[in-house]
Parts: sequence; C-alpha cells; structure tokens
Amino acid sequence: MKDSLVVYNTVNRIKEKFEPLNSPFVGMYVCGPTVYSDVHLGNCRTFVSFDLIFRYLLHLGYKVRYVRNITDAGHLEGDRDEGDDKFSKKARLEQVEPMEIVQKYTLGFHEVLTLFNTLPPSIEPTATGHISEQIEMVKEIIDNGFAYVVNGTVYFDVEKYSKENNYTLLTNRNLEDMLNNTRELGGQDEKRGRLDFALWIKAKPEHIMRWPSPWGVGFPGWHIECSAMSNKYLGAQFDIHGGGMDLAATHHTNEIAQSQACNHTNPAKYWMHTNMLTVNGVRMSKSAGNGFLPHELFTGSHPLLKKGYTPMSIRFFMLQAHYRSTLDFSNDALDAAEKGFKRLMNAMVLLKELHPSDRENDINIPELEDRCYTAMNDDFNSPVLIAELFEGVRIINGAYDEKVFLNSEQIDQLKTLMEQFVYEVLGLKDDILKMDEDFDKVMDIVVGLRNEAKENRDYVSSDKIRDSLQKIGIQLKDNKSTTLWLKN
RNA sequence: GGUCGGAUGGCCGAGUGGCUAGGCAGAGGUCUGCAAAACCUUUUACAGCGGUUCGAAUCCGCUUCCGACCUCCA
Repeated sequence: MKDSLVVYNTVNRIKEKFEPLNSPFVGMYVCGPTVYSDVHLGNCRTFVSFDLIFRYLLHLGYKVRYVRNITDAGHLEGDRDEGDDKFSKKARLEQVEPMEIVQKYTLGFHEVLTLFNTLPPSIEPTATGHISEQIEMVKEIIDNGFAYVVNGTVYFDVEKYSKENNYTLLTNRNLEDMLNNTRELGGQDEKRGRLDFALWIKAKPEHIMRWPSPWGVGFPGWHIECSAMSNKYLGAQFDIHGGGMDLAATHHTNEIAQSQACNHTNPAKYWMHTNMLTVNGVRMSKSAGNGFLPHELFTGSHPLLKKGYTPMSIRFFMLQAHYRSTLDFSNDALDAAEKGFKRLMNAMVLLKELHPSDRENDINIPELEDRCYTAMNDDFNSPVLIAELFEGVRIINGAYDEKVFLNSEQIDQLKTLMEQFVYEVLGLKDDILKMDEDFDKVMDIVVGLRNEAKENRDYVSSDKIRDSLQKIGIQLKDNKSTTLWLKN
C-alpha cells in the first residue's frame, strides 16, 4: 500500500510517486500562521488538510517529523519590505506588548486546532526563538554572493540568483516580464531590483521587536524564518514542504531561492499546496473581510449563518472536498455535510452492536478496504474515501436491521476498516453523540420504561417519552429485539 | 496585461476516453401500533461551438464566464 502513494508536486505540476529521501522517515514542513489575529476558517482548512496528510503518512507506517512554524516576528504590513510589522501595529492598537499579541493568538490558534482534532506537529518552532539561525543563514547567503547590505538592511539579489537558478520554479512565470513590470517602485527604495526581497530589516527607532545583528539592530524578513527553521529541524533537503496556495508565488518562491543560495538545493522534494476556502466564490481572507472565525461558526453567531455547526461537522465538510480544489462555503453545504456526518457517526455506533450470522453472503470487506486505500493513495483523495466509507455505512445499517448478514470475521474486518479510516486517517470523532457513562445508565432506565409502556400497548405514555426525547435531540431507534438511542 | 486554475444535476462535491462516485434535498416503496431511523427503487448533469476517436463530461482548438497569484493573507 505504501508503494502506490502518489502526490501532486507543484514543481512539476503532476502527480508523482511518493518516495521519501530516507524511508521510513519523512520530513514535512508546513508554513504555520502569523499570530497577530484570530485564525479564520480558511487558515484552518489548510491545517486540516495537512493534518489529513500527516495522519495518512503515519497510518502507512512512515516515521514523520512534522514541523509547523509560528510566525511571531518579521511579517510586515505592506509590500516592499517597509512599514510596521504586524505585531507592533496590533500591539499599539491593543496597548499591550507585541509578545502579548503573540501569546494571545498562539493560544487561540492551538485551541481552535484542538477543536478540529488536528494532531499537534512534532515541532512547532517560532521565528523569535530562531533569530541566530536566521542571522547565520543570511550571513551565508551574503558570503555566497546572493545578497547585499544597504544601510543596515539585507536584500536578496533575485536578478543575480536567477542567472544560475530558476527563480519562478513554482509559478512558471516569465521572469523578464516580472522584472520589466513598470509598476512604480515607490519613493526612496533601497533595493537594486524590484523583485529583491529583504532577508534582514533595519529597525526604526520606534520599532519594538529588535535584535542585534552584524548589520545593526533589526529584525528578520518574513521568508528567512521558514528556511532557517526547516533547515535546522529537517536538514537542507527534506520530503514535503506545504502551505496554502497563496504562499507559492512569493513566500515559497523566496524560500527556495534562499535555500538554493545557502545550501545549493531546493529544500523539499515535494511542494504541496492546499487550495482556498471561498465564500460565494471569492477567497476568504482577512483583507477581504469575508472571514468566518471558527468561534462564530461553532456558535452560529455570524450574521450569515442560520445556526451553529460542531467542529467535526466542519472538518467533515472540509474533507468532503479535495485539498487542491477550492471549497465554497454556504449554509446549505454545511447543512448537507452535517447530516452526512451524523449518518456516518450513527453507523459507527451501530457498528459496535452488530451480531455475527452464519447466513451466506457475498459482501467483500477486503475489496472495500482496497478501494479506500486506492482513494487515499491517489493524492490523499478524501472525498472518494468518504464515498467508499458510505458503502460501509450501508452495510452496517443493513446488518443492524438484519437485512444484510455478516459473519464474525467480516464484522471484525469492517470494524477495523471503519475505525482506522474514520478515526485515525480522517481524524473524525463523535462530537455530536457525546456519550457519558452515567447518562447511559439513565437512558437505559428511560428507554426501559418506554418499552414497558409500549409492550402494555400504552402508546400514549410510550410516545410521550419518545417524542419528548426527540425534542431534546435524542432519537430512539427500534428494531426487532432492542431499542437503541442516538443523540442528534 | 502576464501566469495558473476552474465551469459537473436543486445544493455541495468526486471522476477524467466506454462501467451507478458520494453526501444533502425531491419522488415512490419496504419495515413499524404510529413514527423516526434504516433499507430498496427513482428524477434532474457534465458552460458553448468545432475537431480527434468505433466511442468524449473526460483529449485538442476556439469562444464566453469565473477565480487565484502577480501587493499583506493558509
């Protein structure tokens, strides 16, 4: 199964066989958030996508080191490497220390990702914790002749770099056109070329986050942190580098340039990019102001929402689309996903109640399992996997209703299959049907009373209990011999 | 303007030369004391125009529309 995994590589724009540089070890670096504001749902989609990838690689038996950074310094407000960094600006706005901003939104980020049931990365390094590594890397790039210093700021020389390297590897853009683009360079630009970007930026007097360096007091540029930290924890070359598609053209392009200039290699064998979450067909983004905060979605407090959705319904909604497709966000789509998710979770409960039968049947669980692996091996195609799992749901429901018959071996196979893919690979869990031991016991009593009334043909009483439970979202499911209850 | 990617049924969303994706919604049925759930059956598709092919939603060309990146964003 491991041998047939293919992944889409942005570098060549095709799906390629996944062959780790040093199997069974896999190094994966994913660009994390800039923690100057709340994560919105679009950000979450990327991290849920890479969580799926992480989980599946683990499931296949790879020893994965998953590094995802926290950007807590150096990310500037505007373009052209000028202006405030995002943390200082927000700190001034909220009248706190920049690191209080960092702390607040880092905690928020972790809280949200925990709700989405993502596994924590193996290492989560911060930019501020790796200033010296970044300085070392900048020094090396200067020594190698690909950067220059102007008045305390260090710039990467894209034009020089592109003479020997393909700068537009990820985007396939025409460099000449980019260089000749006549857009205004703006006032007193220190850069030699308009594509040059800052590796280290001189701090203005009012700038709070600052560190000493060989070029004076300053702070690192945005792109260098990922190069320095991936290099430190995964080596000069590793297997997967990922992030949102919006990062490919600038951030990842510059990361490759930095690593080439420093280590003479593209840092990653496979570059993977996740697509955007859209609202009414337009990308969800902070600047567009169409961002949904996870919290607004859970509680339904956003004006565009009719109701709230549980984190797992939303995770399921995201996984029903392929990570490289845009996913459009709407009430109807979420409602549909929520219902489908409940159906899947109900089946997971029934799965535990199945009894083996000796009756002949032609149900082939191993074949279903093969189809599940085929789906995931095809560039982590979770929507197809989910479609296959609904075949499992049909089998489970049929078996529970005693219309389909499974022997004990088949039940075990089905349990393994469903639990591995639903819980382990897709990372779904039951946040709708919250079970609790005491509550279970109480429900047993209630259901017992209701069935007693039913047996005595006291339907007024039995229906009253059933309907009252229905109103608070507990559904009784009668079959021939027993009654099961499920929370909706 | 440049680069790249889209356009699939009422909605979401896979697929990508011949075989039902799937979920939600709709219709009919089975089961049930009645329900619910479940199960079975079923309706509505591949933007338009050409071309290649025995055969195209899938490949090629053109057209229209949409989006992303090119400026901070996952």
